[in-house]
Amino acid sequence: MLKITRRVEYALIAMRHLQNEGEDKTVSVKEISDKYCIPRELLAKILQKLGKHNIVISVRGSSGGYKITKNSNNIKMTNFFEILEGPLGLMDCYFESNCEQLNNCNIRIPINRINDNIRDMFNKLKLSDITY
Amino acid sequence: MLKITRRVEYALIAMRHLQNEGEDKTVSVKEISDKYCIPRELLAKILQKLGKHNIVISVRGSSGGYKITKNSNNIKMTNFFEILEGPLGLMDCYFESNCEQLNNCNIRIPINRINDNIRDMFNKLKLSDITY
DNA sequence: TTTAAATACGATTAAATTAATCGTATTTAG
DNA sequence: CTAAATACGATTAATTTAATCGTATTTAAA
Repeated sequence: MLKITRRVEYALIAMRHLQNEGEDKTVSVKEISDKYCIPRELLAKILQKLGKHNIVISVRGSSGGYKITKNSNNIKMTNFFEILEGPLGLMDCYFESNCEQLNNCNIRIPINRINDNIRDMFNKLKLSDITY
Repeated sequence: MLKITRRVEYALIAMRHLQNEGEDKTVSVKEISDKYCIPRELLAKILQKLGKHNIVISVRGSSGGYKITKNSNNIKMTNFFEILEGPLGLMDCYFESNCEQLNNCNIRIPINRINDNIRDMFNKLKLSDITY
């Protein structure tokens, strides 16, 4: 329960690797996926998504790859998670309210409170707390 | 991401209901499952498990059901979650270490730190924070 | 200018997890 | 007795997550 997904796990591994390699080094997906035994295509997709959100810079063509951006380490973990997985919360009913039971659900408010706690916690955490 | 399961959701709904009914009132699974549109058999299983851990008292036979125990509200949310879902953590590798990649996993330590944060948070939360 | 090695990305398939149901036994108040 | 509960293992269904495939595009370098 409360597990992070492989997507997030792979993303964090890759980010830490890129971080270690430094801002200027371009690293290919192959290199990372080989080193950590991560399925190549999956990791590729993840980095593509991170690229779209400027967490990472993509370099196309031969000898291309990815490198970390200057301030990517400053991103809040909440944002990082949500880029990859969508809204972060214990239950879905806060985002899409097509739940039929909403009216007689008796735990909505307290769960919401816990939710806020979790978000607060991840708002305080930066990507650098994991990549350094 | 970081969603609670239906099992936990149903359990919380039931616990809150039992709480509202008071210590002495025996409530049947049927009553709860009807009221909140929860699959009966599923809820039954959940309450059975909670019963085994003395979070709830089961009364068998006709006019049987469940009632809440005196100190069940004092239970830590960590324990409550773990009764229903097993170890609470962002990754499995802290519980069963048959992960082949353990050696070259570069995020184990930082993830572990976050994990501790989450556990701390849920250790501070009591069941009563949800059922009242 | 051709080739090889990358990224880009939609579509599909596979695997794993979670949710729900079924069947049968047991208990107990009335 | 009987009806209405819980107990619980086994199975099936549904959903979610993970992985793969195919094809297009980009670009450095031979």
